[in-house]
Amino acid sequence: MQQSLSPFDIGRIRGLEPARERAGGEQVSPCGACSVRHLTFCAPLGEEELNHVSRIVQNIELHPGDPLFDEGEDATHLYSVTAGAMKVYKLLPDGRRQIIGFLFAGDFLGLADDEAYAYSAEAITHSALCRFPRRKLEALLERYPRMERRLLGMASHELAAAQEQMLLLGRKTAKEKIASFLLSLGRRAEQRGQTANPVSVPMSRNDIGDFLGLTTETVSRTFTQLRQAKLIALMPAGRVDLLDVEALQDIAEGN
Amino acid sequence: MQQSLSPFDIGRIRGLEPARERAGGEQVSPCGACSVRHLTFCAPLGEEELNHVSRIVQNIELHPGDPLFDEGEDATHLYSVTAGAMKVYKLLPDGRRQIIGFLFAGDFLGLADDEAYAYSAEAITHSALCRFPRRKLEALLERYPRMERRLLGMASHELAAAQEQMLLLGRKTAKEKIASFLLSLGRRAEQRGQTANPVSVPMSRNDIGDFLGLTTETVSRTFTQLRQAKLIALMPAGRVDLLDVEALQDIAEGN
DNA sequence: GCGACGGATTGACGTAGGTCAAGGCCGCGC
DNA sequence: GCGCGGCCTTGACCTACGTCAATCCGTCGC
Repeated sequence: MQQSLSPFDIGRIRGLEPARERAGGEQVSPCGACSVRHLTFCAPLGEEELNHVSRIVQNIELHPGDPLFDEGEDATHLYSVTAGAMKVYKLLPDGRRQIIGFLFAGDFLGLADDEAYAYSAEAITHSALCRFPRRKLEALLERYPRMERRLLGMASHELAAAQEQMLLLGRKTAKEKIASFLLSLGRRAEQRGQTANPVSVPMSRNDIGDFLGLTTETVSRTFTQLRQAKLIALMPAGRVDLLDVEALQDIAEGN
Repeated sequence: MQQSLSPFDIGRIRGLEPARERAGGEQVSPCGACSVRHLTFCAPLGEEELNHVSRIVQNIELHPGDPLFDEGEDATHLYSVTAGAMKVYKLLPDGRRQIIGFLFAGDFLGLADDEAYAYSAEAITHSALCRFPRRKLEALLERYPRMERRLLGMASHELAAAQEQMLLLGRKTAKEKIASFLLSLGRRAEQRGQTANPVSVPMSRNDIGDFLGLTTETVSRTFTQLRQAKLIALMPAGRVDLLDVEALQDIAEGN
């Protein structure tokens, strides 16, 4: 029951106040508001580490369309998403946009190899995040190698996903891209303990296009193609029913 | 003068023998054969760490076309390139190929978030590598957090590069892709202390195409376009003279 | 120096997906 | 419950890039 507050409740109560301001001796959720502990980089930590982490974490709440930070800004914080959906993207000067990834509860963002963020981040739905001052977190990493190990694992994971996405962007057809995308959304929902089959697709067609290297129109046309082939069904509230997962997998792999 | 042997000399002498087998009390290059210490993940290490590293490293030499490992293989080793050029790629079942990256001296490969390699690796030119048994390296990481920190930094760097490549693959035109590619090769050559302007392009047109999401023919046509526009000149031995770097940068950014 | 072979170039043509434009649908505010 | 605005869908058309097919050229073996 220490988890009985949703990330939004916590965000609402505390706003941007540091977690430690929430005094009172009661069992504080160890990683600040990270109710999805098992998914964040706090997962493998002991109580001592978690207590330190909870002292530097802040809670943030964002509404659809709210920006979190922009490409090129000083990378002062790392974030971990605890609820909702975010998008991170890069822009070309003329406005062309590539969405680098969609983030859900348990994903983190803000790793920068430089001092500046390499991409912009913005909320798609009502979202909650944990925010870690970079400097303070680095001090903790220094002290708790296990956290660094965990962070390395998460970066490797991100890297593998990015490489898979390069294969998609460079070599797959529109139909293959959409099939891969839907399956991947499903897989990730499953990992978060949500339902994988009527998969929730909270982002716009335009966002999907900018993620897959397509236009809104092509995304839309491809959805109707798949619908007409009875491979998917479009349901209310941005849900998509994957009617024939096997066939979608074949398409996604180019068979 | 402890660096007087080139990576190839060392590879030739030792083949795949573990570095420690090269006995004799003389000053052994600390990171095994990593003559490019400042570029590899050994860079920030002290003598003690380097001695440990040198005890687990092996040296490998590859010839053009030699495979290093294949996607899906058990990820038993990490590698660091000390000379030459490698390519890493992913394949679709029908043979379509996406080259994930080209690697030169100082780059590393083999990070896998899973137990299996997520891509295949193959030599483009005559190349030399350091090879680290994954298990043993992990033990070292445990012991020397600085190495882990360094590895995290390198993974972050790779991640940023991958994200930049997604922007390229998803949103740039053929001309923009080629201009970006040439400039990026130049930048990296510079970082290795090589000449950035007549830039060395050791890979085939086909490889370039599979890296940029284009065909051989489009790569070739785009090169001649840029040549005819006097922005580049094609020189013997796969060198490309960047005649107007500013103009190329404008093209690369989509202006 | 000569011939052969593999990569590079060029041309002619085809097409997947982009562009432009017109509705349609749905949720929200008043 | 009516109108408005944003997204989605669909259609007609276009173009950047792919495909297929000749050469071309540089390198290497002899």
